Amino acid sequence: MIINIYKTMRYPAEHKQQTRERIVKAASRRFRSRGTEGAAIGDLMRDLRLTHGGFYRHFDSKEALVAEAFEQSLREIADRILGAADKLPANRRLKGIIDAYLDPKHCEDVADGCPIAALTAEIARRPKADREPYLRILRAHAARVAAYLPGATPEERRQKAVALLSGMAGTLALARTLTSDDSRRAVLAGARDFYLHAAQR
Amino acid sequence: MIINIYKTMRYPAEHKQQTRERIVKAASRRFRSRGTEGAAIGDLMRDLRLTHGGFYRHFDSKEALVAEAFEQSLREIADRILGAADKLPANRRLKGIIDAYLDPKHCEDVADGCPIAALTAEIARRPKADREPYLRILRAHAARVAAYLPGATPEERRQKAVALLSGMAGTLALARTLTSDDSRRAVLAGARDFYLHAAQR
DNA sequence: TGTACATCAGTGAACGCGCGTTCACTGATGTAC
DNA sequence: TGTACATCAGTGAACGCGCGTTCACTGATGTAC
Repeated sequence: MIINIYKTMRYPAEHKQQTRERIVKAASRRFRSRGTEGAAIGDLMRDLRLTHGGFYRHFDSKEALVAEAFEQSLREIADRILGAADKLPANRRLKGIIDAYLDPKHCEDVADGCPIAALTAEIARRPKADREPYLRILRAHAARVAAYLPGATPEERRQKAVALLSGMAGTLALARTLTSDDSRRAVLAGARDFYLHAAQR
Repeated sequence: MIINIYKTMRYPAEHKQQTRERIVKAASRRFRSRGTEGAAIGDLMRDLRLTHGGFYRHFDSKEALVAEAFEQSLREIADRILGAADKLPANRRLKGIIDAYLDPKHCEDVADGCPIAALTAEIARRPKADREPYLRILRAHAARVAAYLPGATPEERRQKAVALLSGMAGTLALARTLTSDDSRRAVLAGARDFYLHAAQR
């Protein structure tokens, strides 16, 4: 259906914007599951029934796409997890966030999971200037998470949020190296307990 | 000096073993600082004043080298940090480990730092069979760290060790994305406090 | 209203480059005789 | 003791492949006249 539209009518209004969004969405999944180096522009575009050349009508470079995909996927998972927490009574929200993040489902769904767990080490290797966009995104995310944490000062809550979210991301990444479901579940369960007590203090 | 020896005498006793060790050592540094995909065999061998073809006299594949380099670098940093902790009074050892791991120096020295922080996400993307060697290494490492942690049962200590080491690795990786020394220091300081209280419980 | 034209999303060949791995070869070695 | 030879660490060209990016081109569109 969609393909037919593209074949018969070349650019309906908003067509370009839609293509761009399709690229970002598909890219954010590929980057998380294969790493940014392991995900090729050509493969990505082919999945969308497009050719690689057209990519550069939408983005200046692959790196620009990586940054945008990172931002979108982090916002998406934060919306999902914090949104669900917001529906809980206030005193259960923090536990809800930690349990959802360290859930075996999240561990399994790399492509739809947290981009921090999947991509932080790669991003750290980029030149300083290229890292700036990610810092802005991470700062905003940390501020968002900080609102759910106890602490005497905003700065204390923010520091705790950074430790919590980066720590859980590290544990999730390690759990993903494990080959048996049992050991994954055990590691995730132990970590849920660990982080809940650490964050509540 | 060393180069002259190689030019005039082709294979003194133990020569091959020495070359192999030089490859592993140089590779473990390159993999940690550039990622395993970003570190090429050719560049690695050139740094050692060798040519790329000779590599396959020592290793079956690049992947075999990655596993060995990972193991060696993890053992090395554990020796360093746990070894220093062993010289402290028993009640200060855990703090010593956490402070050393989350030290700004460790954050800066990626090439000589913890391979978990640098390579976990990449390893998680490998096929299951290829991940087995890493699991053995990680299990041994977790058991080693567990000895420094409080906990009612060995299993509880082991789970806490996994949460602690994977969590600190995640925080270290995230700190490495930061571009200002001040924010790195602040994040690391906050995390030292966070993990010390979490681990001591 | 009808026609010429500029626009631009998308195409696909091509460029330049780098990578892991293979392989025929080199030449100093230790060993068999 | 001296000589022929198998060994094998290391060499460097070559193979096959994949990648990010560029660019001349296509063809439906909306617009200027």
